[in-house]
Amino acid sequence: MIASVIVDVLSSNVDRVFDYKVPQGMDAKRGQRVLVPFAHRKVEGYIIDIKERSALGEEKLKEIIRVLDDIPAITGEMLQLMYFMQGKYHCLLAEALRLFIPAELRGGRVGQKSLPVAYINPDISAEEILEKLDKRAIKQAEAVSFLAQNVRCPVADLNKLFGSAPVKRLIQSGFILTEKVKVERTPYREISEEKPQPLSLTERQRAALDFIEKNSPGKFLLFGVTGSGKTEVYLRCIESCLRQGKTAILMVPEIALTPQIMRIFRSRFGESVALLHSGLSAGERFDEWNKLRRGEARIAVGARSAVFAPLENVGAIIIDEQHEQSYISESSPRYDTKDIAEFRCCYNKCSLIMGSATPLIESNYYAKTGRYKLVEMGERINGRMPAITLVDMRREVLAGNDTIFSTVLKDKIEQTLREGNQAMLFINRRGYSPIIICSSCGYIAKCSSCDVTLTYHKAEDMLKCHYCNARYYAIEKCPSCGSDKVRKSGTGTQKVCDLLKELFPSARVLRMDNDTTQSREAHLKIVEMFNRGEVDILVGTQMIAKGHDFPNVTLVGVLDADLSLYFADYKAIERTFSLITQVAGRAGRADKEGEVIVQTHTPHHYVYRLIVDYDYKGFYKREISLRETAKYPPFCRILRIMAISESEEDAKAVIKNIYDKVKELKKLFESDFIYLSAMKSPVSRIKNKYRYQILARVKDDEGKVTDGIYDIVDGCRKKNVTSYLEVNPSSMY
DNA sequence: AACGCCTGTGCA
DNA sequence: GCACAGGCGTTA
Repeated sequence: MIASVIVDVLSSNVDRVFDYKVPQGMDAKRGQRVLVPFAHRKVEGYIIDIKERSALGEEKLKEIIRVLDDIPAITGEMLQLMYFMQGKYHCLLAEALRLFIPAELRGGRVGQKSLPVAYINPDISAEEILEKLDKRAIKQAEAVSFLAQNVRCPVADLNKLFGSAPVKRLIQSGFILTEKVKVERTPYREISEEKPQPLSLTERQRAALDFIEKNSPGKFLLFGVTGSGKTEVYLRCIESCLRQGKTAILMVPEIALTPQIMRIFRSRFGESVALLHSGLSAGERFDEWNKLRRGEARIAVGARSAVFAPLENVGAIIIDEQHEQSYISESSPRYDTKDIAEFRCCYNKCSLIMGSATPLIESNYYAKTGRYKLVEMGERINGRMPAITLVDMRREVLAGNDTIFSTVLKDKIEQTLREGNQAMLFINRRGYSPIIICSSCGYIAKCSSCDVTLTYHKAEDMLKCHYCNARYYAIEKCPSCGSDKVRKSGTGTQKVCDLLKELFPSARVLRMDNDTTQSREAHLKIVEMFNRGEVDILVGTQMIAKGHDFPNVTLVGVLDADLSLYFADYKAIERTFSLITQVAGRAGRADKEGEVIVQTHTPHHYVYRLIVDYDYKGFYKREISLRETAKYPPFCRILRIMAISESEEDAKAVIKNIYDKVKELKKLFESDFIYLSAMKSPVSRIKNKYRYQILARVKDDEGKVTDGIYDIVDGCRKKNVTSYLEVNPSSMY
């Protein structure tokens, strides 16, 4: 027997099949991980095929050393997906395979979950040990006394309490013994179980479900405002999958949303739900993955990576808030969850259901042109959307109000507090102030390793770089001219909190942004505090916009709506529309009337009228005709080639090289090219690496140009320069 | 990626 | 003539 193996080595030279002999008696199966001899060493690999003969002479083949797990880690479906990804993203096969299994499995870092637990050797009493110990070994003695009291204790905890050296010594001398104990790691187990609410379906929900059922399998775009009851539709679809003996995947955009989704799912489906996302500990992730692979859990819930859940016989894949950027991977391979989900749905002949109140323009276009089927959910369950009021901040300034809060907003906050309700304030910038500028010479504090300005963070009294996380001492005097007129300009979440505390001293204010959610499960803590009413005003970046359901929030304020509007990329307006619409949707979700204040310096921009009217369809109409005339996606592809290197010369040279070859290609496909140019990236340096880019817009309906450019980029690889191609990139810094 | 091998350079 | 660094090619 011969096994075709792909070795787990990330290098294009070895990213292909190698044949190995399967030793007599070894039970080698397709999809299994194996250890193989490879170029004078042992590496892990994946069996992708079992066959009788090899094209190579059998005497040239080496033997598989051993099989690494009993159940094949990779299913047949995932092997096909691997080739699909290679074709679509030009990634390495080994790279794709790595996405399909938890990192913990590789390198044998995690076996089955077990934790060493220490206890006193039953052959000796604690007193005897204490006598035998060196009189100077105080820590060891303490540990023994502790164990005598507590009988058993995880070694890791002992190490923490008494230091690892003394504990190790005790184990070596045989005074205490250890034993591996299996531990169940279930994320969010502590989440309170609520009784399942048997919600009766609204007419709309019933209609949506009927439509999906009648047209299954299909790809559905479930269009419905926040609060229109999409979650219940998801739940029913999954229930129906389970009834048919199938499995299901549900994806949510942020790991921050998983606790509340898990709460609903655990109460509905109990233990057959597994959670997959990067916020879990290594062991948790391994366990959850295993439950799915072994069929003990049949529903996978998670963020982007859950699309690779090791389920077989998938009955439905659901992508909630499908417009979210987090569904596109920002590191290689730069896959789009929607592509992967479409592949898996075709393979499993099952439905893909994507929900959003503000679908991606491209997705909505696909829904209009037949690739997807549109399902409209219509209104909110409680029937009304909060009124949105636009405030012209230029008038505020003219009226002598130069604070970040307009008079209207201040009044509304006061009213909200008085009535005992809650408010959310949204500003898409963390820190205290994003620009530090010397008013006498114009010096602006910048990061020494990146081409960006530094943000002042008041909590630590430091300047921080939001791209590389470098920290600098706050400056009192201008390092350039020595003046002490250094101003902190602009406003971030921290400053908003400070100003709120000044204006409303009795209000309890909480901040939710990257800085306050670093620790594990901090998201959950903040959300729960706010939910329990221990906080009156929640200030945050876009992470407060997502899906949370706070029944007592009656006021939402968008402090600087223009922030995302003037980025130089074609999605800026689309993003502004969906972001503000999503934030607005946080107000008035239960029986209370909600209200939204949007502050802007450009109130006449057409996007605001559409936002105020909750007019997604109008927005879509306008945007799609704009894109059709100006030739932007979905009427073309935007290709962005990046070259990044510590050496500016090398980065430039690679881009130049690629650019010349692309120009050659352009001669062959002249009519496909709409635009082509090479330049520095908008953020020209990050972490001391110089960034150059080529931007192209091509029609390329068959993908020939894209493939050609992929090949060019592959052919221009150079050591110490990272280069890659992005198709329709979602961010452009 | 990682290792052995080969070539080229520097120096006695 | 020899030693050693670094580039190159191979991996079944």
